[in-house]
Amino acid sequence: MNKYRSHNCNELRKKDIGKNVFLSGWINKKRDHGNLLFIDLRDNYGITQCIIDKENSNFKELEKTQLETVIKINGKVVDRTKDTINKDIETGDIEVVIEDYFVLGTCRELPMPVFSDQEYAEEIRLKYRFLDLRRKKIHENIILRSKVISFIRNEMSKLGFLEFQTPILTSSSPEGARDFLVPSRLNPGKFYALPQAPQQFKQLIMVSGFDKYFQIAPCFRDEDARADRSPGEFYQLDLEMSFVEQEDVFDVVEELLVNTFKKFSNKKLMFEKFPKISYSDTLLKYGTDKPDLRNPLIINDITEIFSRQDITFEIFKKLVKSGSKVRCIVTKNTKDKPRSFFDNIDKWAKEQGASGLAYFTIEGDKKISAKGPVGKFFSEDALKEIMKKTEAKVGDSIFLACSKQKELERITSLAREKIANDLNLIDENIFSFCWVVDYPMFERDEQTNKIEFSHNPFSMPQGDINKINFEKPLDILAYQYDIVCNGIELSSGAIRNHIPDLMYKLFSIAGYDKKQVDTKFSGMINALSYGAPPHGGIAPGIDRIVMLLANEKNIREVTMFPMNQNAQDLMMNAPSEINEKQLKELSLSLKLKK
RNA sequence: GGGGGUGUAGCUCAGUUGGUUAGAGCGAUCGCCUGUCACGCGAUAGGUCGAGGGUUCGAGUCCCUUCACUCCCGCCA
Repeated sequence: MNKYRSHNCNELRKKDIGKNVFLSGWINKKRDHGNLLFIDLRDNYGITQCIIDKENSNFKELEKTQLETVIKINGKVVDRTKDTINKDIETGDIEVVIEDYFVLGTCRELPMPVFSDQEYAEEIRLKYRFLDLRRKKIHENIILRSKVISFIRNEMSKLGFLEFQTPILTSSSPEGARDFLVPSRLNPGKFYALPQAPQQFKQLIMVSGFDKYFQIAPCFRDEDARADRSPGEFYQLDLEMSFVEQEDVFDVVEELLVNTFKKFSNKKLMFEKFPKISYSDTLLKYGTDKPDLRNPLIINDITEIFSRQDITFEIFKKLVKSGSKVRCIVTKNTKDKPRSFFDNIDKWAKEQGASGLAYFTIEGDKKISAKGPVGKFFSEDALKEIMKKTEAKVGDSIFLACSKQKELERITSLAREKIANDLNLIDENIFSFCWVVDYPMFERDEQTNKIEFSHNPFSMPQGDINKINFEKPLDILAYQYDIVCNGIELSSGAIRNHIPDLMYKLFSIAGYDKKQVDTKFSGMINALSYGAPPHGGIAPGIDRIVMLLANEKNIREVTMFPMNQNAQDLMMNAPSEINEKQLKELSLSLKLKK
């Protein structure tokens, strides 16, 4: 029999009344009535109320024991009278009368309370993460994470995927994010890099003939943090399949995500077959490549209408002539909204660095007119054309922004979110997945004016590879895709380019000659020339999936031991200085910036 | 690298127009209390108001600098 407990703290029920038991756990809470003391004993599984009175010789000592001390108690399970039953805990029908107790782990005065629903500064939570993790909500988040990962592993196995580990010490890749580097002792002056993703390895696994691979893979990127982005490391469900087209990857991922989200959340799925939106469409209709489809508002481009003579909105017309565009958002049946509703949005837009959002409301039975500060600039015919183009009706309002395309996308995307929130149009009880597809292979860097890969240089260009027009590289689309859920980018993937000649050609467009490709991607390009199967895959972010399922806005709420924004682990004191001997072994010397 | 927010007791926070000895709840310590489940009641201790400088007769409060945390932009194939 176990030395510490006969039952856990969520096990005892009415049927156990009369049993002598022993329990171990943390003192979650004490309620001291002077001659009668209640102790809520907590472990991973739950809480059991234990009770002792002054007749017991242990009473005085136990009364003084600190919260969060780990104790073992011996006692008898007894019934509770009807009026003292606690429905909030699963063991609430019974309690344990303490006969004897032992301290297993003492506890100093706590730097932060464990039993409390209050929010605390993250600094203290991260420093005492082991205390923070005892707290109910985050404890449950971490358990959820574990269960989600187990479930995914199981599903992937059922789908015929094999799990493989890939190296953590690998080589630095020239593309992509900043690498974490590890100096090599045996190869002075040379460095390993931690993998930003097992991208090349998983392709090599396909070339090696394993057909379907997955891994819950740690990924390391030395980039700045965000609320939904841990500094340093995160996990992806990395997967890759041979002899597949885009649709085959979609089928697997849709089945997996639908099953996972149905199992771990009560929220509804807006689509079980995820809609596909092209990259160019999503930028136009939603202003972003991660659209939140719960939001019904859609952006329309009405630039052309501004060339009409009967629109006298000269500021916009002038901007349009110099290359700006006009886009608008229609809000349904907002004619009775107070002036302040519109002005607040305009004011908000100015705070976001835009020149503001013009607006008007469409009115009239027979004669259509526009009410609002800029309404007078639009003739009836012009309004009718706008209504036709945007499907706006009488009683709807239209918010207009005018600017150069990139800035316009930014502000309309933000405005779409802001207006939807103000009008309460977003259903928080829905998960809305979609695919963003047809990414361009290349894009032009605005600063350098150079042609660059827009996403992954290993992606396969679309269409008949013998008919690709390399003269117009910006028109080449790739079999490159993202999954977005509720406006959060969950993953991106691609059908890979497994044809070496085509790869050299594409790299040459981005300014890499054959020799450079051979050096920088030697493993890959070499492997592809020895019989590579067509293959493709994707890598959904585990942390973000759990974040959505746990209904958290911050990735640290689903990460057991996260670093802070400055990429420091306040509990372990990482990163830390190393001593001279270590530096010497690695042939390193420090040259710190002042 | 840039912009916003926050920083007052161990924790969560209040602190008015610059004005006496900086407060509350939780926690800690001590005392009272035998049916609570956020138990209740009373008392005590606990403060470099993030740090430095300035304005002022007087600064938690105003100004400047700086640090920490956080959110965002850049960055993240």
